[in-house]
Amino acid sequence: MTDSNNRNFVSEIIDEHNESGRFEGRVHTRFPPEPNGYLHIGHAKSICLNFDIAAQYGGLCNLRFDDTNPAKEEQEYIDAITEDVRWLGYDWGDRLYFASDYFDRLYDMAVELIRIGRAYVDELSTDEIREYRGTLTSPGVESPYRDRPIAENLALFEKMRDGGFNEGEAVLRAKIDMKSGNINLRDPVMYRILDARHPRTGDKWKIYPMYDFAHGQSDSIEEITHSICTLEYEDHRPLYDWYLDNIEIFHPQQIEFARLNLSHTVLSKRKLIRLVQEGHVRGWDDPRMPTISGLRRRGYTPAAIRDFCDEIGVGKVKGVVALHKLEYHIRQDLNRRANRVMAVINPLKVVITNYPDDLVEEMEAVNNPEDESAGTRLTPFSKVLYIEGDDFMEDPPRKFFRLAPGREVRLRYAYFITCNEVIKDDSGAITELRCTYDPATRGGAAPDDRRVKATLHWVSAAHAVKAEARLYDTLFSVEYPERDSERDFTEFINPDSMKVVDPIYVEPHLRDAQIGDRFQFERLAYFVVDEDSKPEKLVFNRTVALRDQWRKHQNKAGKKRKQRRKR
RNA sequence: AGGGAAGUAGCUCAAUCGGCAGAGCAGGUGCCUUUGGAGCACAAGGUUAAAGGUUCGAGUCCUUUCUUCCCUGCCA
Repeated sequence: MTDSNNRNFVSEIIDEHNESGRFEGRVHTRFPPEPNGYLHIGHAKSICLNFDIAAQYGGLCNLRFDDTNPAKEEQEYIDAITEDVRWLGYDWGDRLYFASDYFDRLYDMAVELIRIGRAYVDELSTDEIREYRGTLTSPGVESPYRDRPIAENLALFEKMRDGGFNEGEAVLRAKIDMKSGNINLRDPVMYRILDARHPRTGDKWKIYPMYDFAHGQSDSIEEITHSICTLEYEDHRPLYDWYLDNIEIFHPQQIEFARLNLSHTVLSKRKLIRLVQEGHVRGWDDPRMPTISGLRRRGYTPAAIRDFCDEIGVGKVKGVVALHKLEYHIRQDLNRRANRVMAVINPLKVVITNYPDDLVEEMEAVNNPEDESAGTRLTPFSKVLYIEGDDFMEDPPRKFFRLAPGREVRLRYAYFITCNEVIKDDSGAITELRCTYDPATRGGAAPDDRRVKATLHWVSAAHAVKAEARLYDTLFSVEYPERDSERDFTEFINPDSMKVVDPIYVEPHLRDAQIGDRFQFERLAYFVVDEDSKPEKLVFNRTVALRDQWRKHQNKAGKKRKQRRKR
C-alpha cells in the first residue's frame, strides 16, 4: 500500500546531484539516533524518509548510533531502537554502525587539525567559555589560550586523552571565528573530558567528541551522500562543512527538513522521559505514548505508520499534524486486516421471552467483510443476551434508530427483535429489556422484506467470555500542550486518557486470542490483545474507535442547542 | 553586530522552463448498507503574507516590507 514515490524537496536536491554527477549517481543515507531514549512517531518520519528515499534511488540506508555522550546513553536504548526500526519494516543489512566505532579515527583527525593550526586546547572554565562566546548580537572574544604553539596543543591534547585533566578543566576547540554571526562557528568545542563509562568502549576513553565533530566525519567514513537531519541543524551546516573541508575528506551533503509535530501529544525526548519518570504513564511502551513501542502496544501496524509518514510528506515548514490523520491511517489498515467480532462494553440484559429456555443456536457470522478469505465463524445465540447499553433509549430523540420500546431492530447474524417491556430497579435504572423475536428472520433477513433501521451487536450471556478493556483517549486534553508559556505541559494531561472497563463481554471463541491479535469489535472500535493478557483473563487495548456519525450528530445538535440558549 | 530559515484551502503537501492554482485529510450535503462502520456521489473551500517592479503572461524572477520559527550546552 505504501507507495513512497513522493516528490519532495529532498528528491529534487538528489536529482540535481545526479544531473551534476556530484556523487556519481549514488544515494546513500543513514538514520542516526542517539541511544538516550525511545524512538517516537517523529523518528518514524525520519526513518521512512531515509530508508524510502534511498530505496527509491536504488541506494542504501545505514543504521548508525550517535553515541558520543556516555553520560546519557544506555544499551537498553540501543536494543529498543534496533527493534523498533526493524518492526517498522526496514532493513539495514550488515550496516549497523556506531559513531564510537570511529573514535580512533576521529582522534587522529583532531590531531591533524591541531597540526595545521586549526585547533587548540583551551583551559578556560565552562563559565568563561560561555562569557567569551558573546551573545546573539555581540561578537565573542578570543580565548587567551587560542594562540598556543602547535607542539603545546599536541602535548596537551594527549594529556587530555590520558586522563591528565579532570572533567571541565580543558577542551579541544576548533579555531574558526569568534566574531561570526553564526555562534556555532565561534571556536566550537570538538572534544570534552567525560568521566563516564561508555556502553561500547568502556573505560578506554576519557575524552569524547562533540556531535558536530563526530557526525559529519562519520557520514564521510560511511560514504553517506545525503545526510538528512532536522531544521535545527541548519545553523550547524557551515560547521559540518568546515570540518570536512579542513580535514579534506569525502564531503556528503547535509539536508534539513521539518521534524514532525503531532497534536494532543508531545514529541521531545526530554518531555517523554519526564512522562515516564514522573509516573504519568506506565512506561515507554504505555499505549498512550507516541513512542513506536507505545503505538505498537496500542495496536498500530507498521503499515499504518508508514502510510501516515507518506501522506504528511516532507518539507521545510514547521507545522503540527492533526492526530486524526494518524487515526485515519490505522482505521484504513485495520479495516482491511482485522477480523470482526461482537463485544459488549456497556452491557444491557435482554431476555427473549418467546425463545425456548434451553435452546442454543449457532449463528454464522462473517469474519471480515473486506476479506473473504477470513471465512466465517459460528457464534451462540440463546434466550438471555447482552446488548450495548447505548443501543437502547427509552425515550429516543428523532434520528435515533436503534432499540426503543415497541421498536423492532435486527440482532446481527441472528433475529429481528421487538422491545416490549423495560424493567427497572428501585432507583429507576434500567436493568433489563423484555423482547420477542421473529423466528422467520433467522440469520437477520426478513422473508417479507420488511426493513429495520438498525442492526445491533450482542453476545449470549451464558456463553460470553468476560475480559478487561482499556479505553484510551488522547494523553493530553488540549491540542497543543506545549503552547502555554505559564503552565507546564503535564498540567494538560487528560485525566480520562485511560478508562478500564472490567468486565466486558466478548464472543466465546475469543478465548483463544493471542497477545497482539487485532480485532474490530463491531460498531465500536479496533482492539488489540495486550501483553498483560493471561489465558484466564484477556486484556484488550482500544487502538482507535470507529468513526462515529451518531456521536458527531449528537455533538452538533448539542452545540446548536447551546447556541440557541445563548440567544 | 547579529546569523539562519519558512510563509500556497481549516491541516499536511503539490504546481515541469514563467503558461487555466491542484490533491489527500478534515468540515458540508446526499446515496447506499445485515457495522449509523466501510463504500459511493456531489458541492464548497484561495487577494498564493503584503506592496511595488520585469513580462503578452508571475505562486514561480527582482526590490522592499510584514509575520513566524531556530541559534548564546563541555547535549544531540
